[in-house]
Amino acid sequence: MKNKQSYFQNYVSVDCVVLGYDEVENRLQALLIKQKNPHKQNVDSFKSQYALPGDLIKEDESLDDAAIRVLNELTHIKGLYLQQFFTFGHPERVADPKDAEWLKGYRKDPNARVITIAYLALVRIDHINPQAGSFAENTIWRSIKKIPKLAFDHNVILNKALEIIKEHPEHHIMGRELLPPKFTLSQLQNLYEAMSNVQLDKRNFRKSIKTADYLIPLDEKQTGVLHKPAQFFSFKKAKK
Amino acid sequence: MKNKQSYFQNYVSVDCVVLGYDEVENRLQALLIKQKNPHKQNVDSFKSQYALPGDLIKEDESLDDAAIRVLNELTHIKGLYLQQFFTFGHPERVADPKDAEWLKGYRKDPNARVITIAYLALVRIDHINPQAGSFAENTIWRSIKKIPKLAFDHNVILNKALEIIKEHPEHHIMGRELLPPKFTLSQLQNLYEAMSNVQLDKRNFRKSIKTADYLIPLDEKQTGVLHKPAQFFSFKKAKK
DNA sequence: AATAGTAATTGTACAAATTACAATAAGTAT
DNA sequence: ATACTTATTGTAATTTGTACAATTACTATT
Repeated sequence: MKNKQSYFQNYVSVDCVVLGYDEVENRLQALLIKQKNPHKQNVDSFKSQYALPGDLIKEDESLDDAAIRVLNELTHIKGLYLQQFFTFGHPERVADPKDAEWLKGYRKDPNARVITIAYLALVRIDHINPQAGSFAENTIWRSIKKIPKLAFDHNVILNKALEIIKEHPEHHIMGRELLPPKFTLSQLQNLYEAMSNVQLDKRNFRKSIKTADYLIPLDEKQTGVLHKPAQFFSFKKAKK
Repeated sequence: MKNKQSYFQNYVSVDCVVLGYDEVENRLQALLIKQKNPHKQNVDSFKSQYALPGDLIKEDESLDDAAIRVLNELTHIKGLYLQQFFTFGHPERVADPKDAEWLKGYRKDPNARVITIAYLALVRIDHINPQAGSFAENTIWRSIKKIPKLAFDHNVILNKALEIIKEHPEHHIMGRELLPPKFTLSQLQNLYEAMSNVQLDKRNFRKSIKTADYLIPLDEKQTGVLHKPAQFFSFKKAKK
């Protein structure tokens, strides 16, 4: 076996950035899990951290399938459109002392490097109902403007995801069901603003999205509102 | 170790899409390696294939460092700006029978799944001088319009890279030294056209790149050409 | 019935960018 | 002086982007 390479093997994980759009508050929230204490008795030294839902992949599943499975195991969420956006593989990315105890509790090789493929999903926050599972003690939504210190390099991962949607909100809106099937132009504008973190002029926003051509105006109005009722619109179906 | 996960480990590689801009022919070429026969005696059954330069990563190097090292080992190229663009991890991506023999020759676990992080670099083709090394029998440049059948899923990887530069040629031109330090506007236009595969109008191209603001006009002209000599330009240094 | 409150809807003037299109200029070679 | 080659430049029409405020349609209150 002289000419055969004896490179080592790696732990590979997926991490999911799930961003929930909260229409009422007009903000994006990130779905986080709280790490479960791995010790049977309470061990005071264990400090639970918040983290992105993520775990090691299995042998016979694709990366996309792994992301779906892992998210489901930790949060019982199903049916999201998860899209790979970057891979993080720094040798020290899980070597911070703050993460050592959790790793000791849950991993055979707590000191091993882990390479992670990060996934992104966007969803209406009232459309899913996360329920903690596996090593998630519980799940929480946190506004993207108030993200706490997370386990591992998960703050870096989350920030990269936020940069990506900020650059091209329109790519991440179409076909993602971030709004009800029938929505007003103000709802759509609010969504754009939450994703890009930029305020837009009403008139100019309406002009521009009407020249782009994804909307179908409906013969329906709001009812029971304390002001002029807005017209409803829906998205055209993507072609493909 | 009851509550500890016993997930398997993975082979992880990097693959490099190196695109060389050939100014004379005005085309992009991809750098490929020809796989070396792993057998000491010639074995007729071994069919060498072309492949992207790529190999397994090592334990203590970052993914970016691995890409640099692997490219160097296989082609002796140094100093390229390699950028991660996608990770390919389908369980069957190295399971095609056409690849079995090479894997048997070079890998301890020829049947093992390999997850690969793909990198992209753009370079002037006359700026580097690839020299085969390691398991590369030799290296060749092939026009991106005439790519042969490659090993593994490397055609898919290469196509994904081409899509990416096509979408935003301008992102991949600045600071990449794809032109000589002093170049004419026709040279720059040719480069854009080769990257986007679209023909542009001279007057409009010049107008648009002058409103964008990366060029410094120089007090220098071509000499010895059979026509009106063109003015030279250079790129402004990126800020950062 | 009149009024107040609220958010929806719409237009215009200006600037900037995009598109389509062809004549002239500055070299070299004969 | 002429022919050849590529570089360079302008203009009109159109589209897109930007800044800015009055009117409309509904509900609730008086």
